[in-house]
Amino acid sequence: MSSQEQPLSLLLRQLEIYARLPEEDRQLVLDLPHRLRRLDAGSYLVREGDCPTHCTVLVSGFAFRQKVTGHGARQILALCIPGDAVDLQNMFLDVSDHSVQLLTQCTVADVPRDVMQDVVLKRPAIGTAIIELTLVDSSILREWVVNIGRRDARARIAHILCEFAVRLESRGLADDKGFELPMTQEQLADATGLTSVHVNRVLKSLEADGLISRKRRNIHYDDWRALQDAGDFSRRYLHISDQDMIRQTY
Amino acid sequence: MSSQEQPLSLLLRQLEIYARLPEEDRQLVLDLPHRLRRLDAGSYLVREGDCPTHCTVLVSGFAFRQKVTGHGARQILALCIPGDAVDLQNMFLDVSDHSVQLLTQCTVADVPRDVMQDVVLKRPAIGTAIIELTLVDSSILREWVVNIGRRDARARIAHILCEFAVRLESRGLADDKGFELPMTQEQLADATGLTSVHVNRVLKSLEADGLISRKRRNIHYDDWRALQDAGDFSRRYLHISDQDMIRQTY
DNA sequence: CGTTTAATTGAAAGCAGTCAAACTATGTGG
DNA sequence: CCACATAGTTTGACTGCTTTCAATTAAACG
Repeated sequence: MSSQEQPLSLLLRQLEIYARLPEEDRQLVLDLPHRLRRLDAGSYLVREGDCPTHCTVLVSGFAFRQKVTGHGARQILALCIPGDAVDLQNMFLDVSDHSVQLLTQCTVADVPRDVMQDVVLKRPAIGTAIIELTLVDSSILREWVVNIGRRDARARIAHILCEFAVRLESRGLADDKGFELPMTQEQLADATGLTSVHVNRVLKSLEADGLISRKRRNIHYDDWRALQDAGDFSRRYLHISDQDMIRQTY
Repeated sequence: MSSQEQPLSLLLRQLEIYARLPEEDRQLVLDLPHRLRRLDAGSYLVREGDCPTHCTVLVSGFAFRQKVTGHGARQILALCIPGDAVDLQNMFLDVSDHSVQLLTQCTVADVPRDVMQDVVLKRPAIGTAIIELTLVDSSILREWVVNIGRRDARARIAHILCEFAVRLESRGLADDKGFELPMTQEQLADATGLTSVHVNRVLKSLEADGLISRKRRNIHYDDWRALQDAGDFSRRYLHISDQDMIRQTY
């Protein structure tokens, strides 16, 4: 596994989607001092209110950002996939305004906060790339607001499936025409502002209509075009250029 | 008006909420080269797909970010108030993923994109402050996702009223215990994922319950505590420290 | 295997949406 | 100054998407 020899290689790959780095900077990213940890599903990487001293990078496995309302309802705010730097936000803001929890067992790399801050401020190419990374995160968040605020249940589910597929693909992590969705229907519900019962019904309906097929949590697109249409999905907001998509199916 | 003599003074004020700047940097911000424009309500500052060459700062007046779905539904993503730098996102990403439209007549200052980029990368104190600004924008966006995804209509409206009040207050723009809400009920609906009809009913209900009173678009809090409770609102996510709030009513 | 967690299904209820009309405020031009 | 136009607000009746509640089935896990 290249991610074992080079734990930060997927982070580098993500950075280079937004800006080519000089060889020197590439090496600097790969050589960032870090400590590797192996954590179980359900572990928290950050909790709302924390003042983290490290910037954690997902080496393998999946996670999500979340907030909980005063009435105990949970809203999932983003999905984190391998190569994501989980708390860039916390590098510059002292107190975390949301939690990050693991969806699956994960390997993570903790980079000291001050090292990361230094690199951002002193290496313009890396700094620019990291700023762009956080801006793309914002763009994704904006699309989530649109998804939850202005699309019906069917479109919301179709949309999030499309988004996840394209993001995985851009990092070379997607199977051919399908992927394992690492979340329960309840988590999917919390990500889309629905209930798990209704998510179930929508998934079955998408399946009945021949857009997807499912075996456990494995999603297969039977009709990618139709799924995109159903989800009103266009990958423009992900700011991924064509040449960064390995296959052109998406 | 100080904002006429010093068009960028509110931007500076906002930056200093997140980091004290050395005197030299303070002056540099105020002296950023810019061109002032006066624009009517409804004008676009940016359109989805644009490649802006300037970073626009709101000197006076209000605006909002928006996206439109394939079915023509509009979702408002954020409210911009005087002192906000409207397209920090576009300083580092080439194509805008959303539009910005004026809510009221506005005075705006256009700062050339490369000047802004330079300042961010070469003045660590300003760069840090601007990064923090965009991170706070993200935090607000996350709270919007929670608001729309997991709160009922009454709480959504109460919450957005609270948010707007506190943000105005932090910039010294709030009246005592009230403010003019510069948007129609339809726009309020597009910001909260509701319909204008339902927004109207909720506003009337909040008024009937003695939480607010209204004269045209002027909102007065009759019971700030109760409004916060109704909206499940806590200003933690705005990352504004206590000393930056002029009054402690909030 | 028994236990637990997740997925599935059905029936009933409710919050918010849709449709349509009336009302209010504001502005315009004759 | 008034008739008319326009934009936004308000109200009522009805509909429907999604939730809620509850029970069953299936899968995962020691």
